[in-house]
Amino acid sequence: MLEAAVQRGRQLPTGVALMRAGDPMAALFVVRSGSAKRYSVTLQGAEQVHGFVLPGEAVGLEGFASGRYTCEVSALEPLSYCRVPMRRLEPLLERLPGLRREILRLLGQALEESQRLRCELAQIDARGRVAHFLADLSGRLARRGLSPVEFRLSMSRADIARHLGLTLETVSRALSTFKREGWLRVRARDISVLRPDALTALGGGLA
Amino acid sequence: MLEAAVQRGRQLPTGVALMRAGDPMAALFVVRSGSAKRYSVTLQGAEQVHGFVLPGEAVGLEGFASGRYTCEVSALEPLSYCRVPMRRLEPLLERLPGLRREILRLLGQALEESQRLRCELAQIDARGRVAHFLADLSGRLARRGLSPVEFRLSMSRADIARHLGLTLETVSRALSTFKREGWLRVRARDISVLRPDALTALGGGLA
DNA sequence: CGCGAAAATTGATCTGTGTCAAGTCCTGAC
DNA sequence: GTCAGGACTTGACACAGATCAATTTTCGCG
Repeated sequence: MLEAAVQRGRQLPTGVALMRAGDPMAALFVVRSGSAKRYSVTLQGAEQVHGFVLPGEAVGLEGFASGRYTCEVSALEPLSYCRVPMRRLEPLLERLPGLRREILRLLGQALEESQRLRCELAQIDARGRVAHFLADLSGRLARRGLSPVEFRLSMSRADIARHLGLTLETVSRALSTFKREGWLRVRARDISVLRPDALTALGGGLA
Repeated sequence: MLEAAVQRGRQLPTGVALMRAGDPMAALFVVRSGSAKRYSVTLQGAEQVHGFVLPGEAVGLEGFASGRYTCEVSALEPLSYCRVPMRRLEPLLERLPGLRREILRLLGQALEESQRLRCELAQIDARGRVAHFLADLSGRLARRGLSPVEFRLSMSRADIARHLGLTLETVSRALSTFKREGWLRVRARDISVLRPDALTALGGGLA
């Protein structure tokens, strides 16, 4: 029954927006493959990167606040995704207690995640933040059965920097340091983690 | 019918915990008067302050993620609050679409808020963060009909610092600067905002 | 394959904030 | 009222990271 509410197999080319800030929240999305950037643009035109969406992750939950999306989400590489229209979802929430619990769980998780991230990033230095970012990415990839030690960054250094509250130079320097320390291999956007323990140690005790 | 599910008129003295990290999520809470600090303690024993709870605000929503609370909440001053046991709330979610939407809205709002805060804090300097903090507090007090220009901080400088990712010295210096600039009066924990426009300007375009 | 533009690296310098260290001001208890 | 201990302020200094600038690398495209 939930199946019937899901529109599968949608595609989006690189750079195109999945949603725009201010749009009415017509649907929830789940990314199936590819990745996306969640961001918003300040009045002064600066881009604030909220985070990145990986396969298996949901997008659009903040829309529950006001019925409108509050940030832009655009594809960093060709994206395939599912779409769950709110019109179909809402009636199901009445009949399926399990689905209700699942949606609440997703929201709670996103909330907890966001708060944890904020506190962690606020307390650690630049190298720690970059390590934390890599550790987080690695863990999320692993959850989807992808390699946690060999992966390709779909986002630019500038995106990473804006996400972590650093400059792109500092991100670059952190990566170079890790490389020099011998536990990370970096070639452009290809990353190899040679010693995962070093990553988690620096990342500030990420699970 | 929702009324019957709410336990009203509960009290808590200063310093006592409303919930502990790891406790099963037995209830949601809504603060009626007083204020509280939301925080967690790292493995190294450092305290990370997630935020502060003011009258009219809900606590415990992150519990939806796993069925357990994920942070400590303790009273900064004598607290009165309502308690909504999950046992009573869950059956109501089935029958009351309005309540369902309200809970989703609350969660969405908390999520959006948390993400916005993280991005804003990551990009601005120490004085901006302190101004932002005051502007946020001021706005939330105003929403409850309290004065947005004259209020008393219930939290210490150290709490504010840990919340903003600064040191207490830097918070203190920022407040002193504002005082010297003539648009804020600070006497210990009593705050008077003489020029609210200066606050919002520095705070980074807070609504 | 090679060109050009964008992305990333690396270096030099400067500034904001953390750190350490006195000191002063509150506040609550007696 | 006064005393003690914690909270807060202020100052001096060091250093991480921002900024500015110059290359180098990567990658899409003809």
